[in-house]
Amino acid sequence: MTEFQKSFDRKVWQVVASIPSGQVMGYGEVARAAGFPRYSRMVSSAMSRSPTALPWFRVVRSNRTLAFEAGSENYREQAQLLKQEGVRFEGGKIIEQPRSDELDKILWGPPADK
DNA sequence: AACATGACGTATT
DNA sequence: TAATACGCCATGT
Repeated sequence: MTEFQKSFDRKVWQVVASIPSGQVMGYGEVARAAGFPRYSRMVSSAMSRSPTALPWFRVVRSNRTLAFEAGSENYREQAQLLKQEGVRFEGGKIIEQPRSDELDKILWGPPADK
């Protein structure tokens, strides 16, 4: 483990842990919220190292599909966990649902304007 | 140093 | 809408 990974993972996990139940974030969104824009691929690495207690299943692709191979064991587990908290699917894609204000804050931070 | 890899994202066809 | 091409960037070899 490099020092970079340790600090990066820490920030990323912190963001993921704050995603409200029933809501999802994209890898790129998590990266940006953690202060590392363009690090979507690094987020996936951090997820593979994430502690099981983390709601890792709330992180999905930007196109609202799951990142695992369709039909794989991991895919089914993630889909089940999400459905379990009310996330709806249609043809392998998560049905768009309104983002909570809470999630918006995670993404953009407290409103700096106005 | 060079190349492959990955739970990705965006632009272009 | 779907498939491809590129861009991205730390890591492992």
